[in-house]
Amino acid sequence: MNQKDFLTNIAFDSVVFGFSGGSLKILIMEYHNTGFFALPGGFVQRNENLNDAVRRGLKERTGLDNIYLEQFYTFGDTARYKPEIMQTILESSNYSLEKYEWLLDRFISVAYYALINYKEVVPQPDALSDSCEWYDIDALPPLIFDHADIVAKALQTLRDNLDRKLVGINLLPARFTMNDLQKVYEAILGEKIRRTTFQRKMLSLEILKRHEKQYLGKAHKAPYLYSFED
Amino acid sequence: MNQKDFLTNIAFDSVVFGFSGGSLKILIMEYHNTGFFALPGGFVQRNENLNDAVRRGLKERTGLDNIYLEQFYTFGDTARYKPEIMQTILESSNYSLEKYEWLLDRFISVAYYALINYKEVVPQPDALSDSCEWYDIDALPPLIFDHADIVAKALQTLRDNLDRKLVGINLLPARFTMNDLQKVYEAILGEKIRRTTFQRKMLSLEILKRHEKQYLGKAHKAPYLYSFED
DNA sequence: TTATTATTGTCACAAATTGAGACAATAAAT
DNA sequence: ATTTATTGTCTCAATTTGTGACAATAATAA
Repeated sequence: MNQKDFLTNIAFDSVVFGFSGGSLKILIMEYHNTGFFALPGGFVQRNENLNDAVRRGLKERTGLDNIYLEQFYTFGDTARYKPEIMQTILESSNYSLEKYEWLLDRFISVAYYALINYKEVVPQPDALSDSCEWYDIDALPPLIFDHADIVAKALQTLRDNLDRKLVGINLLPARFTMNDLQKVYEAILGEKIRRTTFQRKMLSLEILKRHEKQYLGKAHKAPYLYSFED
Repeated sequence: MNQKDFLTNIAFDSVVFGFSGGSLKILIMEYHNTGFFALPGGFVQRNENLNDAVRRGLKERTGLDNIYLEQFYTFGDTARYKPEIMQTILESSNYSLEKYEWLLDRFISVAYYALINYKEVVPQPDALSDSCEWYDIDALPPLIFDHADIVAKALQTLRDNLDRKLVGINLLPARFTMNDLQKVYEAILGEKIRRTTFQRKMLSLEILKRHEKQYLGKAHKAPYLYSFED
C-alpha cells in the first residue's frame, strides 16, 4: 500500500446490499479501537480501471467475483475532508504517519452499490478494521465522513432503478418464490405491495423461468420456484 | 494553473446542451493547431467543492451562473489515458512540458451535463483552444480520449431523466409555446411525439403557467405562451 | 376419510391512463 | 367573405393498473 502505486486524491466507496430476515442490510467496517464505522472502500492502482479497482475491493471484502455493481455518484465536497479522523484510524492501528501521510490528503470518492446473495458471503475485515458486518439499513451505526449521505443516495438510486432493471433478483438465491421476490421489493421500497398486481407485472416481463414447486411442509398450496437466467 | 493548486488525477468534463434550429447541440472546443476536438472540462482546486469547480468551468465557457447541471458518470478506464495527445496539445500552444507535466498524468474524469438557453450564451475558448462552438449532436467532429462515450452516455441519461424531471424547460427561453417544448422533447428523444397526447400530459403536470397569446403574424390561431416558474 | 386452514395462481371487472382522431376556434392572407 | 394553417379541447378506443373474488392446493385436525 505504497503511495506511488495508487492514484492520489481519488478513492471509492461501496454500499453492499444484502437481504436477510425480511430486511435490507449493508456491509459496514469498524476500525480498530476507534469506534469509527465506515463503508468498505479503497484506492485505484495507477494501471487499473476504476471499475476493476472496485471489484477488487469487493472481492477482498466478500470473496465474490461477478457481483452486480453500479456506479451512482461521485462525492467531492470539501466538507468530507477530515484528516483528523483518518489520522486517528492510522494511529489506532499503529501505522506510520510518515509512510501513510498520503492517506491524510483530500479524496474525491466514486460511490458504487452492489447487490449480492447474503448467504454466499462471509464478510472479511481488512488490516485496519476489527470487523466487516451486516447492518440493517434502518439501524446503522453513526458513519464517518459523508458515508451516511452515500448510503442514502445509494438507496434512493436503487429504488429509482428497481422497476427499470429487475435488479432485485441479484439479492436472492438462484431459485426463489414469487413471495421471496416481493419481500425484496418491499424491503427496498419500504412499503407493502399488492400481491396480485406484483405477480402479474413480474410474469408479464417474461424473463422469469418457472420451475418445480417448493414443498415446505406448510398447510397450503405450494408456490412455484422461479429463476432469472434461462 | 499550478499543479499544487489542484487535485491530481481527477478532472471533470461537461456536456453542455443547447437547442437551436430544431436540433440539439453541444459545446465543443478545438485546440490550437492540432485538429483535436474535446469537451470543455477542467480541474478541481484543492479547497473547492467538485460541483463548484464544474460551475466555475461552465461560467468561463458560457458566462452563465445558475446553470441546470447534473452529474451522470465518472469515467476511469486506463484506456482513456493518452498522454501523447495532451503533450501534442501543450506543445502546439507552446506550453512548457516541465511546468505542465502534471497534465500528462492519468486522470479520472467526473462527467456532468448542463442544459442552457442557447440564446443566452456566447461560447468562450480558453488559453489552449481556438474555438468553443456549438455542434449538432448528430454531426460532431471526432473527439479525443473517450469523449464520444461521454457524450453518448450524457444523451442517454438525459433521455432517461426527461419524463421524471421536466428538464427540457431549461433549454428554452423563459416563455415558450407548447410547440416549442414539443420540439425540444423530439430533439432529445430523436422521435416524433403525438401533439395532443403531449399537450395533455404537460398540462396535467400542473407546473406550467399560461400567459398571453403569441401573435406572430401567421395565418392561423395564435398559441399561448407558457412559463415554468410560478 | 373428511373438513379445516393458509397461501397460491389466475381470472374478472372497475378505474385510470394513454392512443388516435375529430372538430371548432382562431389569425392572417386571399 | 373565404381560405389556410395551427391550436386547444373533446370524445371514444385501447391499454394498463387497481381491487377483489375464487378455485386449487398441501398439510393439519377432526
